[in-house]
Formats: sequence, structure tokens, C-alpha cells
Amino acid sequence: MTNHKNPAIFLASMKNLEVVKILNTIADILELQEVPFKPQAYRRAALSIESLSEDIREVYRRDELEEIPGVGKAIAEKITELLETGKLSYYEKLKKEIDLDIEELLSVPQLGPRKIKVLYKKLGIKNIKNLEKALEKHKIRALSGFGEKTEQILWEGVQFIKTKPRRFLYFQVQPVVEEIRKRLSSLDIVAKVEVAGSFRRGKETVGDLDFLVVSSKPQQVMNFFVSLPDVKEVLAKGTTKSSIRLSNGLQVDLRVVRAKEFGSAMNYFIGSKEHNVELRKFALSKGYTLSEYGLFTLKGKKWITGRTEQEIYTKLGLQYIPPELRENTGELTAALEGKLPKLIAVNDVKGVFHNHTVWSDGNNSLLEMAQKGEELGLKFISFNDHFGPLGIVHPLTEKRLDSYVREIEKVQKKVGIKVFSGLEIDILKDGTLPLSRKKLQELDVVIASVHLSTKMAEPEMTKRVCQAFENNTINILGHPTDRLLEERPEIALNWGKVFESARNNKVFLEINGSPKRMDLEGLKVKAALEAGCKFSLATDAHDLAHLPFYALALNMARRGWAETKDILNCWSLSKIEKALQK
DNA sequence: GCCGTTTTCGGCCCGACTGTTTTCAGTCG
Repeated sequence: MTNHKNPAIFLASMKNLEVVKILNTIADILELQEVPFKPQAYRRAALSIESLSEDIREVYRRDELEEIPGVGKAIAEKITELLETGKLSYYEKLKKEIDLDIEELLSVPQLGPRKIKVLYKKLGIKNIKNLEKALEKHKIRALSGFGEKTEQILWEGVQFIKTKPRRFLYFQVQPVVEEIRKRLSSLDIVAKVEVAGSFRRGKETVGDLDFLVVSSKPQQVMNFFVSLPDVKEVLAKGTTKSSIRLSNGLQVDLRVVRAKEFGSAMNYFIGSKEHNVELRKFALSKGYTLSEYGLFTLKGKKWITGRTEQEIYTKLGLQYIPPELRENTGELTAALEGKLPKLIAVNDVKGVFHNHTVWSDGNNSLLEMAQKGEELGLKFISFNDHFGPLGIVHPLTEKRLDSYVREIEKVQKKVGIKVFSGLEIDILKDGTLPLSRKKLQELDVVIASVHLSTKMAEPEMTKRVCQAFENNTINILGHPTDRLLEERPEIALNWGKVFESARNNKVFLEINGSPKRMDLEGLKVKAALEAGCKFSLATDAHDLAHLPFYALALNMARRGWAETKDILNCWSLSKIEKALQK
């Protein structure tokens, strides 16, 4: 589990993403040129590199590029050229050959490589601008293979990406999921309803929603589905598969299946696509073929199983893989070797860290928050109101700190759960904290976060954070990337160094469940875990209503392969207190 | 271009829906 040998992890390195993007564009171009099979190869390589948990330059330095799955001699040579010279002659050559903005055109719904090729050849369309003009002049319906309807769809597609809705927050679609589930369940003809897709995998944002229904009357279910309230547009309607778009822009897909197909259909619909592709290949290697209709023998296509997901994985000789792990980041190999982690469940969480009150920028009192925590069945709650320089909303000051701590002691006497005193303190520009070591040691839980001067370059920001760790008064690094989903990018950090320093200085990395933060996310949790780090789950609550956010943090911990031994919140109170001593 | 518990050659995940067709190609998930 632990891999301390190589701390030089550099997640989501710009270099990695650069390489990924070029490999994917090469695949796009080759697809356009109708080169068989190569596009897949480039995409597979790109995907592996995308989920790499270290800087590809490190892999290159060790001369291990060809050990990346999907990277062989030819692609390794291309990556080498790219890393050594910053350019790739093969890529430049391909770009010249096609001379159009393939990436942009592919982003138009219903427009793929084949149509793009025709549009280019017949009308010289190179980008969306050209496309829109041709659509306006109704030039496209005249082309063979195209028609009035296609023209209409492409027009809508172009308009759609102009006002393209962002990805939706998990938290934001949660009530939509419940509403649709409730409505579908209310039908007598529906035997079973489940949500699949990236929502089911617990991703922090989702592009669309996928529902699966068991019913013997599919047509009736479809009629009901496309006439749900709030449907703005019906994108497709068939006997087993339909798609709608809600007025907020969220697309919802529905598939109706038979009971004996339910497991295989769930598996297919939960994805991820990359996981499915690998699983199907794996099935082939075992003499089976897997589709949404079930697991069949390769010869004779005899139905083997498909009623439940568990049966499919078992039949293939694999451990059951929980949806959160299905991202093709090594779960298949682990399942084959029986080495999947035992993921934490909501009942494993004994309490919550990082809660704000009226003492800084929260809406409720210490007592109200503690009582609500008790009501939720928690065993402890940690108060971490803001402490820092100007720029933070209504922070605690040194003057008010003593009365804050005394107030927390009073609250402790009034509730039946453990109440920890603490702060969320700013990490200043130079890596110091705006409060003395002595004062900090009087508190139970010190969370330190970056709030100000967030645009620092990577080396300086890394130094700033690691230096703060080395002062040895910090228990937890708050919202480590400082990102806000769809709003604000991550701060620039060398994650390998940060993880290493956190491990050495016994600083827990926060998994912050505030819906817009969801920080750290799964892939980084996994990388930090491999570097030997431990974590704390945070609500970042500023209101009573925010206390349940730890369930969202839990999603990310699960996606990051974390177990109870890795998460502070799951430990006994005495063990927590010991771990927090500085 | 990659890869191997049928393989170093000959495969490469699978099926629904739609539009333009007159039996299928393209796109999507």
C-alpha cells in the first residue's frame, strides 16, 4: 500500500497534460484520416498518462516510458522528442496535413470525424465560425449524407456550445436525482430504479445523469420520462433508451432493461467508459464477451450472468469493484490480486473537523453547532474559526481568542459529544503563522490554510506551505488546493514535495466536503496515500445545514482508495488526541 | 500503434438511436 520510495509525485503536471493533449489531438487527426486502430492506441496512451501519479519527466528520466500501459516503442519515442525539444515533428506534420481546428469542431454535438471530413472537403469548413456561416446559408442540407434535420441539429449544437452549461456540482444535482428517482419509482410498471453514471461514482461534478429502470413496459416508462416536469427538450426517445434536457441545461438519460440484464446494464451505465473498455477486454481474455445485456461466452454467445454486478465480477475472477474506484487507475489489477481497499462508509465517520461559527464568518453559535453534531449522531466536533490578517472575513483576533476557548469549554459541559477547540489559521506569504507557537499549542486542532496571495509561482508556494509544516504546530492542511469548482483554479504546488513534507511533519491533509471545494479530490488523495500521508474529513461548515457535508468528503476519500486507518475522523478519541499532539 | 493464460501476428468493446437511406453510416455513451 505505502510507497515511500518515490516521493517525486507531481500530480496533474502541466507537462503531463500537455503530452495528453497532443496525443489526443493526434488521435483525432488520425481518426479524421480514417487510419484504422492507431487512434485508439494514442488515446489509450493519453489516458494512462492522464492518470499517472507522477511527473512524466520522472518516468522519462528513469527510462521507463515504455512501462506505461499503452505506450510502446513508437509513442515512447514521440514523448521523448516532445520532452527533449518541446516539439513533436510528427504532430506538426499531421496538423499541416489537415489544416483545420479539429478539437473545436469535435466539440459540436453530433459532429464527428466523418462529417467534419465531408464538410471540409465540400465546403472548406475549418472551424466553428465557418460552420455557423454555412449553416446560416443552408449550404449543408444539400450535401449527400446530410439533410435538413442534420442542419437543424448542427445549428442547435453550435448555439449550445456558445452557451455551454458548466459541469454540475454533485451537491447541486443530488436533489434532482432524488426527485427523478421518486417520480420513476411511483410508477406501478417500474420494478427498480437506480442512478448510474459519474454521479454514482461520486465524482465532484457531473456532466449528465444516467438512470436505469427495470420494467416490462418500456414504452410507457419512456412516455412518462420525456414528459417529466422541467423537461426543456427531448434529445432522443426510443423503446429502451431516451435522453432529455432539463431547463437548467442538465441532460438526463434513461435506459429501460429487463431484470436479468440489470447488473450488466448498471455496470455499463456506471462506467467509467475507460473502466468498461478495460473490463470488456479482460472478459475477452477469459473467453467471455461483456455488454449491457450480460456476460456471454465468446463461442456460441451463451448467457452466463448479468442479474447483478457482483455476479459479473465474480464470474470474471475479480473482487467486486465499488463504483468510486472505476476510473481505470489500477482497480482491475488490484481486484485480480484481491488487493482492493476496504473503503470507508458513512458510519465509520465518528466526527467532523473544520467548523465555523459566529465567532468568525459562520451563521450559528458554538452551542447550536455542537448540538446539531450530537443530533447527527457524531461523537465529536472540532471548531476552527478563522484566524488571520485582514482579508479574511471577520477573523478571530488574539484578543478574542481566550474568550473563544472559554466559550468552547462551556459548550463542552452542555453537550454529550467531545468538543475540540481550534482555529483555521492563515499561512502567511513567508510560510509563518500569525500566532505564537505557545498560543497554538493551547488549542486542540490547528488547521492552516492558504487564503491570500494565491497567485504565487509553484516553487515559492511549495516553500511557503512546506515551511509552515516544519514549524511543527500545524495538525491539518486546510483545503489543500484552494480551488473552487468551475470558479477558481488550484494554487500552484509541487505535490510530491508537499506530500512528503506532510508525511514527515505528521500533518493531515484535509478532504474538504464543501460542495464548491471538494478538495482534495480522489486522484490526489490516492497519490498522497501512496506517498504515506493521512487525511482528515472536513465539512467547512458555516451553517447548521452544512454539517452533513462530511458525506461529500467521504465520496472523495473513497475515490482516493482511503481506508479507516488513513482517516483521522474514523479513529478513537484517544487515538485522535494523541495524533494531534504537537 | 500496442499487445499476449488460445497470439511476436492478427486482432483491437459493444450496442442504441437517428437521419438519410432503401440496408446503413455516423455519433454517442
